[in-house]
Amino acid sequence: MTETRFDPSAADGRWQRAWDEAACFAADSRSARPKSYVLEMFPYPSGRIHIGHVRNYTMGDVLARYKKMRGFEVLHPMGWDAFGMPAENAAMEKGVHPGGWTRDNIASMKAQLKRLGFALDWTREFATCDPEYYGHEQALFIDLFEAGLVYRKQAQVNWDPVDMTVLANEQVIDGRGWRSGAQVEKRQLDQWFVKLTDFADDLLEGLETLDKWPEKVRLMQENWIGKSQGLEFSFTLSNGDTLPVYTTRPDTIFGSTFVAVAPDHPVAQGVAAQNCDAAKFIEQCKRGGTTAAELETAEKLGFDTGIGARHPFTGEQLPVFIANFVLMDYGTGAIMAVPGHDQRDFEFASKYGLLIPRVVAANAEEADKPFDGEAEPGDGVIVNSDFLTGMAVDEAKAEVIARAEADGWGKGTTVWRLRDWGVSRQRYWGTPIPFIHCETCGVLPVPKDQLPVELPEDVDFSVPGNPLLRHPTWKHTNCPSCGAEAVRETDTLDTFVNSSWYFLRFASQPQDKPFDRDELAKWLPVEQYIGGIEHAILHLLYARFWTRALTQMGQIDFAEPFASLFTQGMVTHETYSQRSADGLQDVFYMPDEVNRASDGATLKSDGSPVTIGRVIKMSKSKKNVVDPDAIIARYGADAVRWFMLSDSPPERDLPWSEAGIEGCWRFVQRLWRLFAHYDASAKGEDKALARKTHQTIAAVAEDIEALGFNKAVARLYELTNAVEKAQPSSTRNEAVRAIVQMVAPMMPHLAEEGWQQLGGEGLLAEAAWPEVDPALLVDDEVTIAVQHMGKLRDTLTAPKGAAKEDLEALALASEKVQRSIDGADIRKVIVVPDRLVNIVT
RNA sequence: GCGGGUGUGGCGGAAUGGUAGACGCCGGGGACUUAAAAUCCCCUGUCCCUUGGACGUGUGGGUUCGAGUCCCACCACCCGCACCA
Repeated sequence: MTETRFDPSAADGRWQRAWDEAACFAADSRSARPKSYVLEMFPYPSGRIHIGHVRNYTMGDVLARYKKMRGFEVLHPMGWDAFGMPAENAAMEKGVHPGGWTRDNIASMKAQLKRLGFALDWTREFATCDPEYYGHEQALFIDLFEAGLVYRKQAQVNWDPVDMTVLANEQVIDGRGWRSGAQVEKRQLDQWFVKLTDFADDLLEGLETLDKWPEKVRLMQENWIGKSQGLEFSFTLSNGDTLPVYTTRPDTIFGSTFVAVAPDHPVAQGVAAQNCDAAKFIEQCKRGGTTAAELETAEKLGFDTGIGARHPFTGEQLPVFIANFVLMDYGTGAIMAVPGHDQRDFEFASKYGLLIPRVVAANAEEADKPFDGEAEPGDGVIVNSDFLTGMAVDEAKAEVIARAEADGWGKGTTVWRLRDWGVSRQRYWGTPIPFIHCETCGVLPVPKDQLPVELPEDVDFSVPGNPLLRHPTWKHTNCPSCGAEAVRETDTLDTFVNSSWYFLRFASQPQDKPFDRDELAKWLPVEQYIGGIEHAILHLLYARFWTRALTQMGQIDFAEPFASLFTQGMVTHETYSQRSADGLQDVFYMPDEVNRASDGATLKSDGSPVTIGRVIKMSKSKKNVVDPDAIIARYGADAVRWFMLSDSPPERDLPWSEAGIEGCWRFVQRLWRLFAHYDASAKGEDKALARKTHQTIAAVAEDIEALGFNKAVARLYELTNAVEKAQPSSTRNEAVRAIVQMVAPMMPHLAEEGWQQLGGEGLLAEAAWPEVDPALLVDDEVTIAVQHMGKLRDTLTAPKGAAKEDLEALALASEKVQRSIDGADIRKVIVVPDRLVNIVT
């Protein structure tokens, strides 16, 4: 017979059409089957998918297809996080409309995703820029407003002068806009805020229930919420003012030797107004670096204001400093400094020659032990502290708070790092905030029957700033209350609002409301959510908030949207560069501009040697990117999918390599030949292969459910190797059928071809996972390791479940073991049934 | 600086306290071929002269009959960060 090859360029499209025609992946809310909601973070339609998307969606797809094979009704939707700045940037740069640009991008990315054969329910597809979607979002925003969870305030905001927009605190990185990189300015503007802090405790406590989230992500959220408990009290200053401070260590109050305020604290500003040295010092503080690492290594600096602060217990006058290490926006912007038990205070006191008394010690005997060059922030017993002496730290904290409250000069306080979520954006391409400003009636929500408030199509991007503000007619309307002329809100919502509830709309999309409560109850929570670690805090926290808010308003019945979260690693690639002619910089080359051999690389154009750099995240600037389309065109969807699953554990980075994808391609063809040579008439049994097959089925299922795709892949290689070595038999045929079924979630096109070849009925996409025979999961013979003093000396074969005495006798009979023992006295023999025998002499 | 993570062949990585290196890639040898591609077979941690043995999971200790795995101390790299009082 002529040797044929699997031709993905023909097969991929054929099966994709077959799945479409059979509507295999449309989720049915009325199905009686158990449900499974598998979701990958929806993409921003930048125009091209990148290899990271391919990895993300392949993982979700394997899970979705597998769950379907296991009898679940699977919801696996896809849509587009379609609002945001790149569309406006494109509008400005290329003179295209953001909407048109976005729609074009969606069309091309959708085609790319289709070519990968993902089992997606495209009937539920939507883009967040669809007026239908953002209209419902406007209704929800109004609901939140009416529930008291949305408010306006004059606030100092981070103004990005390049993007002409306001940024959330979380979106300012090192004083620069997280997207534009421009130096952020401070401005006062009327802003819309969502009361994230109302749910601070709830969001924190909820983390404990998320036992299927990565520990790392829970910790990041916990730190972000930043709950701390302590004492807030006021010092009476020598100039007659009072200075509120916050401390988490009221137990160390007797160890406080100075007070420090932030450079932008009113007290500091007051001093600076009269003292130009103080003003200069404050200016100097502002020039310092702002990153954590810079601040950590920066020298602690202070300015003595000459003001005294009266210690609430001792009555002593403590000097008040302006200090560069105190932050205005945390607590009260002022601290009682305890140099003995806080490292920053210690460094500061050491520099300025202030006293460093000990008030906490390991035990009472060490009450006057000198410090060893650093503060001791730890636990212990209170010393040198009047009525607190002898108490444990926690006891002393409670005692000081109790006394402060009884005497009325302070109170126990919980301080949160978490702030409310500023959602206003002075930008066109977003959800219009559905409010109307009336001179007499104030700020009113747009009546719901007038939603959606749609974006105007005719907008001008030739100048920066918000086109909605400049539009000649759009903002002019009438007050819904008094009917007088009024103006629309021209701010739009942060795109994180769009992604805070899209997973609900996927599950239920009635026309007249955002979602149907009963239908949501069927699908939610998302059983498996998969995405990048970069969304560990913001998106996931906002989405958690949003579902809680909806629960509080009685619209849904669950608090946590994502039962299980998985954060996948990045796809990386080595870099190729040459030194530029002037020797000053590196010139990078794309992987397809380079010939990569095992011992080096050369440039295709002129054969000159190329430096192979480290394996790092794919980025345009380093040109170490591969184009999914080119790879799919060359190797087909299945080889690419297989590569995405092979070798590297999914939570780790995956190094892309040409050799690796070649290996996947060879395996695709190996399987194809296995299927092509299938002989249905083969007879006979092969007990060992039957065991191997059933053990593999059980193990692969376990691996997929734990998202251990690399291990599932390895097991499938093993079984394939065993099958290829086996003689024809009905057992072998059973193994081949099992392979077809097992690779179906991973390489669905090839698997369909194989299924057809083997005479399977209907589409494999609709078929079941192979059954496991539990009797075949255990071997009847086992290999026993024989050790002498813990070192392997021999192995022997014994029946499964053999008696300890028999194993011991067998082990001692081994010539190799006897040689090793060499006549020494046997003190002990350890026998682990079915595993090993260890002889101790 | 703090928090988290990771260290296993040339590379990606497997190993409920029980035969370290499964599986894949790279590499070497061979078969087939006029030749190549494709495919198939064998070898492939290091060292020693072999049968065979010694060493070997970042480093140093410890627990154990037995440690990649558990404990203590350290080192390196990666990621995150907010000097959080």
